[in-house]
Amino acid sequence: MEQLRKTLKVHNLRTTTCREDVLSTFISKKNALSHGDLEGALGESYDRVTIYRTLKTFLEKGIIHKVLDDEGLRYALCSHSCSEEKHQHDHIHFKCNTCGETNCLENQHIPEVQLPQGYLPEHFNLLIQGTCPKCNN
Amino acid sequence: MEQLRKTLKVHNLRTTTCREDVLSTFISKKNALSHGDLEGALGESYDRVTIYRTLKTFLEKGIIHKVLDDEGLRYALCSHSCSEEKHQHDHIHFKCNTCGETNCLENQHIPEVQLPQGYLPEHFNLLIQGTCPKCNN
DNA sequence: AAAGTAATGCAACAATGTTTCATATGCAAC
DNA sequence: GTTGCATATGAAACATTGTTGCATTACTTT
Repeated sequence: MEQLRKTLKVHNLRTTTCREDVLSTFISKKNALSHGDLEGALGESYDRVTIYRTLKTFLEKGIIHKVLDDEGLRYALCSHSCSEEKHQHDHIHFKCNTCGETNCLENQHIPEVQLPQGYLPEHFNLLIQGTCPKCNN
Repeated sequence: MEQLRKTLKVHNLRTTTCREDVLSTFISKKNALSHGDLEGALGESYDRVTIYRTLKTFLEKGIIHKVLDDEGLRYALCSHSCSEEKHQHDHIHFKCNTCGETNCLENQHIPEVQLPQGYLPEHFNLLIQGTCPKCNN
């Protein structure tokens, strides 16, 4: 609760119930969420547009990052505090084709890649699809 | 020309002008294309729905594969003939933030990744964003 | 408490993707 | 070549997703 407000304040964002709710949804759900997921989780509490804008703001401020998915965009919390200036995301995303959840594997880093001459890499996004431990019984 | 028909026939698809045009657009453009890109390239020749269905069919038959992108889905030709049964895509996709093009780096393979216990990886999709040789002058 | 700034809700719109069904087309068999 | 069948297409309608402008509301600073 108090932690949420602190996170918002650190990123120079006003405390509003929508932002608190969106942020706490990310924290409690743990996995990557699409705009639709949030709309479902928050019910009729907020206008669709407000949720879109909240996501956009959080993205810009470095509170969440994009997670590429084969059926649309999702978002997940940044763990190591990212800032407006620099984002650091070199971890792997895993999508389970059984339960459909996509999660950040914070401790699994994307390995070094050798690119041909002339390519200047800046951001990396690795999605691995398969079966997660929960569904792999 | 004849090659297009052969490709379609190999995958048990009827030869239609739409399929020929979509396929030849992929071949000539070389980079990954979104549905909108194709709609733009093909003009008013075909109904939007038909292009959607063509993409879906090509995906299922293993003629093209999905390319994850931070602003939506794109598609690119499968180089090593994939089939309906098995797809093999372990190459890297590179998106240039200057010209906006996304390309398959067919020769750059995604390195081995060590996943925690219980994860069963099946498909890999690595998108690297940055500057491509053409824009990096 | 007042003023200024930022966030929200609403409406309208734009873009993207899907479904149904009648029609047209490709293809194989004759 | 013609016929018949299976499949692909176009059109309309709809569903979903994302964006923009503007008036109202709510936070913040003084």
